[in-house]
Amino acid sequence: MHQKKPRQKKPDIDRIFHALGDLTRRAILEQLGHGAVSVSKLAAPLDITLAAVVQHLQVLEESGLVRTEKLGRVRTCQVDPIGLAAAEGWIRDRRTAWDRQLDRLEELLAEENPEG
Amino acid sequence: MHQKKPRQKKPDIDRIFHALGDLTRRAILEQLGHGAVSVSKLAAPLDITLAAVVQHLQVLEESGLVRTEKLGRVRTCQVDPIGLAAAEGWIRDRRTAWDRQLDRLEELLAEENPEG
DNA sequence: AATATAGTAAAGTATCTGCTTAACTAATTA
DNA sequence: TAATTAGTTAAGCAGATACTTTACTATATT
Repeated sequence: MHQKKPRQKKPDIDRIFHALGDLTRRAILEQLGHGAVSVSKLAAPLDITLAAVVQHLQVLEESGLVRTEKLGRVRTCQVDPIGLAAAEGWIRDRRTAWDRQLDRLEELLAEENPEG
Repeated sequence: MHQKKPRQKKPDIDRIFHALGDLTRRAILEQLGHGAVSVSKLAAPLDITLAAVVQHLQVLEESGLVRTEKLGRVRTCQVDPIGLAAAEGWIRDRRTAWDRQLDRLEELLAEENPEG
């Protein structure tokens, strides 16, 4: 009774940020934002080989940022928002930590200097 | 009259995500979330050389994620939230693109299948 | 059946990255 | 002033990374 769902693939922050660290992979994610597409349509505007695109897709899929499915001979790719949400969450946590820090500083200043 | 402020360093998405792609650099950012610290305090828990930490800090500073200032012989480091906000924004854009896509899909399904 | 299309897999390679060591400068402290 | 502390810089290196080419499989089209 320690796990409600057999989570399909828990987002791995390390792999996610590593995947996001590459310009081409981010370009792929941007394209996928407009809708699910096949591997070769993904490759068309990218100025690298199909083989290279497939390698990037492997990284993206292993990180959980993208899900793909093969029907017949065409593999269709789409963004998995869970992964993106995880990355966004990590950053937001850092930002709120920074905000808390700022608040604390303001408190200290207010204590030291009670009336402007 | 085409620029209000001489922006000190416009956030560069490419450098930012590259910087975030490294585990050690993210650990540095997490530590900086608790407050501004010196280079050697930053290095203490990191199990790598001071020199290596300095190199990571260079990457973080060039990306705009961190700002540092040297007073006497000690350099103090702190998060620059602008950079983090830029990264968070990029991700949010991708997610909302995905959401729009999902909405469009729901509309299509609703049209094809008007009443359950 | 022959050809074209969509993708995969493996091997090789040039470049990038994260790290170390070592030698150095500048600011404290004893 | 001598020793310590905090950080910097450069050189070098092992392993990772983003590609390429080539050869291949499976599905679709003619």
